[in-house]
Amino acid sequence: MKSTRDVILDEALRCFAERGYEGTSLNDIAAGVGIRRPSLLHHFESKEVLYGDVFERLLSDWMERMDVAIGEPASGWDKVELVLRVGFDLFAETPDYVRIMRREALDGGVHLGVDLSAVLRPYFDEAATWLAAQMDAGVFRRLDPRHLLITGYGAILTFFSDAPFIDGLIDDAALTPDNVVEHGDSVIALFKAALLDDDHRA
Amino acid sequence: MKSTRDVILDEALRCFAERGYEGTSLNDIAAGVGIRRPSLLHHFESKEVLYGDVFERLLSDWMERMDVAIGEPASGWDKVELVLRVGFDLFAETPDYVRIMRREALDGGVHLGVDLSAVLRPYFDEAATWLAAQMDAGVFRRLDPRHLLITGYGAILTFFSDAPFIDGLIDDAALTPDNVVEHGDSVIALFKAALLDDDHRA
DNA sequence: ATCTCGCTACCTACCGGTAGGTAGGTCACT
DNA sequence: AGTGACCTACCTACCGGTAGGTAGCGAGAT
Repeated sequence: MKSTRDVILDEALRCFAERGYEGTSLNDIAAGVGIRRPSLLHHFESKEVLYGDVFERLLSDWMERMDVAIGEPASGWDKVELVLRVGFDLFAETPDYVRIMRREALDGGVHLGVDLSAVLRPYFDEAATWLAAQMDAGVFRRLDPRHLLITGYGAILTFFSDAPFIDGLIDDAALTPDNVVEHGDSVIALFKAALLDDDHRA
Repeated sequence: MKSTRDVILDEALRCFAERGYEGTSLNDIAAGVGIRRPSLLHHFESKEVLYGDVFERLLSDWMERMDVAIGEPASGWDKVELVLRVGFDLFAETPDYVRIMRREALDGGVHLGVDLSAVLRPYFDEAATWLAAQMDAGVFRRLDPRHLLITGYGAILTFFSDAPFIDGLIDDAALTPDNVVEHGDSVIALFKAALLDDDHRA
């Protein structure tokens, strides 16, 4: 059985993702868990600490999975596709993570002690360097690696973070399993078409 | 000289974009204007109405400008580039609009009387139909038009909405004029590379 | 020319409600 | 007996919104 602490973290993630930091009250979270607010504050010393702990778990989950993907032996386009696929699947599994992450990006990380960009920057720099090398070697079409990464980040994240909005643009719900797969394939096809010249394509 | 009402709308836009609906108090806005909260409520009958009016001004600004761009005589890739460029410039001029829009997309439009997706859906459908026709005619590489549009929306919007976060990933501030131009060129280059076969490219 | 009515824009003082957080007690289990 | 998990009752601060009052102005009437 899950510890109360973990149940609180789960519920807090859900609430913070759904309504944001300011829009979520400790009463909401406590009610979702089935306890009173002071009991919740017995496990986490303040709302800020609770939020920070939620975020810490999120980051460590993500980094662990991305490290695995990055370490896989693959090269050229296969590597890009692998990382995109793992990132996409990761987000698909944890849309609440994505929404809370996006809210934090919007707010510039004011609720966090840690600087989010600083944590992710090493990954960003490594990816940019790798892309540039591949372009130099003629494997990929030449595009600005840093802007490309930012665009890819935006393209993938948005699909999950703005799902309630996208729901209204298409006929199905955005996050049905079928549609998630379709969108993932679509993003990968876009980057494949953009990065590979016709004569490099299978 | 600007009417007090307009000054309030400007300040409210700034605050809502910066800290969200729940994170902004009427006192914050009033203080920014230089009046007291009850005086603000003399001009707008409630916080919700004020927020709705801010959003209404945003939407009509955007739609007016996009209508002009869509009406321009151009075809094929030139049309895509034109619309992307106008959209990008529009967002670059009004990053506060983008951030408040994204917050609304995240929340699923709960603070609004109007359904945001319903307003934008005709544009979305028209664009998807047009893209599909171009692909059928062999002008563009075949990709799923709807997913492509969602990806484009995410790619462009994110750069502006998440600027505080992106600041930390690159060395300059994200929204310097130079960098905005660079990113716009980069997004356009990405879509151009993806949509045009090698033999269609100039 | 002046008085006064009506109106707008602002103010201070206050309302009920809810936020995060604390004090202190109960109870079960070790 | 000690400890951890939970409770009720309470605190202060702040929220959105209202009540009621006032200063200033322009239009009409005298």
